[in-house]
Amino acid sequence: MHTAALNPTPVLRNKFVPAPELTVDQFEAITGHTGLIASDSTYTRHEEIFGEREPAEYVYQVLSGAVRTYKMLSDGRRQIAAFHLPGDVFGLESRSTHRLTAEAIVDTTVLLVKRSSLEEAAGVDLSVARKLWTITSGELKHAEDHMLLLGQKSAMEKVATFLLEMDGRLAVAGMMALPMCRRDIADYLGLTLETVSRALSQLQAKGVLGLSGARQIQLRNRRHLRNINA
Amino acid sequence: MHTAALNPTPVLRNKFVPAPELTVDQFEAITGHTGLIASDSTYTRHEEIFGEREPAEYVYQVLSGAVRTYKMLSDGRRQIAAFHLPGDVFGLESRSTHRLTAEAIVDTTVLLVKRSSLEEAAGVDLSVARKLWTITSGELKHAEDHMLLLGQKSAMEKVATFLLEMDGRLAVAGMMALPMCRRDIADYLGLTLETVSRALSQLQAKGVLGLSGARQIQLRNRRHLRNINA
DNA sequence: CGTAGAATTGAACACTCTCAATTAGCGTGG
DNA sequence: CCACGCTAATTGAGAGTGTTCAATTCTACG
Repeated sequence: MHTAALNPTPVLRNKFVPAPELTVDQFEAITGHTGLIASDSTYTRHEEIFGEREPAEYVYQVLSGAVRTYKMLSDGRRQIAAFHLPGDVFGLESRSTHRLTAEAIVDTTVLLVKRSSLEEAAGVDLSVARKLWTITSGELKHAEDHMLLLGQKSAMEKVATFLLEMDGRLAVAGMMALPMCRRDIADYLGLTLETVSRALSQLQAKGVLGLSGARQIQLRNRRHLRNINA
Repeated sequence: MHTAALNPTPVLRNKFVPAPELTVDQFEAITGHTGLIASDSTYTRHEEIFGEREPAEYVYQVLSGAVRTYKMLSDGRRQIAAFHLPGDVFGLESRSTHRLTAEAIVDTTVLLVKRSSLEEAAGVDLSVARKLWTITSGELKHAEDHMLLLGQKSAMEKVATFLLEMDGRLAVAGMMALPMCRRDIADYLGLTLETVSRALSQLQAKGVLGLSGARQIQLRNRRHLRNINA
């Protein structure tokens, strides 16, 4: 659970910048108010940003790259709670410690703001307080949808839902470049990587999607994917 | 999706009041500030309190009884996100519509506060705004823990976790009276009711717990239950 | 090119589900 | 108060989805 998160390194090599552009609005989620002190930081592939139970000193926003947040059992089983793509805020806590571990999936740059300064701003500007609540509420909505997936959906339904989610979040010109490996997807969906792979192969065989390498996916029949979900 | 939630009926017959006392602190979660307009309402067993996608007019706090909040797929599969017991707040949304359906599990009385008046209070009193965020954040923490359970744990591990959770929330004198049936437990844990029943039987055979009827459970070996969870 | 990690594919197994029958519990009415 | 009837819960047997283990194949990158 040791981390370099609180000691940002000035490395800068983004080999993987797959995602759509950030809107001004999203940036303002954190920075738009009362000139908060924000700085950039870069993490290399697989580097830990913060660990579970660590004090929550900063709030983060992905600028480029991708981040996974997860919980782990003592024997190594891992549940990824969310993937955070450019524009997404993560690491926001109302209590003083992180409930999840966050790691860069690929080389990633983030914007970070001191939690204390955010709390301060929320004390002055009501819209900041409101924004913090709204962000947490959005995460809760995602978690609730994901519980439905984890508890009730079949393997194929899970994969279909995942594809549609990612399509909505990082499709550029009908193509998406997944930043995460099969094991990440599996740990997000509560499956094994073999099962994920089999589901994708089946969908490709049916012409529902096209694979250009394992990570480049083109959805050819979104309707079919939506129909899979009961 | 029709509901009587917004038209509180003055029925009053609590046949089932199993849970521990409320602390003043918990009540004040909603009522403690600036004399918010709060009223009571009663729901009978299995009555819907609000439905998914309905406008969120009220925020609720359980006074007695128990409530389940859930999402459903079109074919009837249901994922219960949480059980709400006396003292618990539910139905709090930062947006204007409910994301889940809420139903009384047994005859239940709730305290309800208009969302608009809460929003108003949050605009004046910063500690109210903070409290709203904290409540949502607490729900998020629960959801994250539950995703780990749903995605990674075995049937026996799920049941063990459930028993410890309920033990902590509604044990009185080492005994707990579950308000929910096996199917509710199953839909909460992402299992079938038969699997839940089998796990409980196994635990009883091992002397880990004692059943007095299906709903009255005494934990005899909490350590064993904790060890089940990797 | 050559290597190492990532992904695919196959076959056998296991855990949980499904279907079915039985038993227990509880409210209702005779 | 007991008998009845309905729902809930337990238990069993068999089937199926997803896992596990293992062997290739692919691909990204030095």
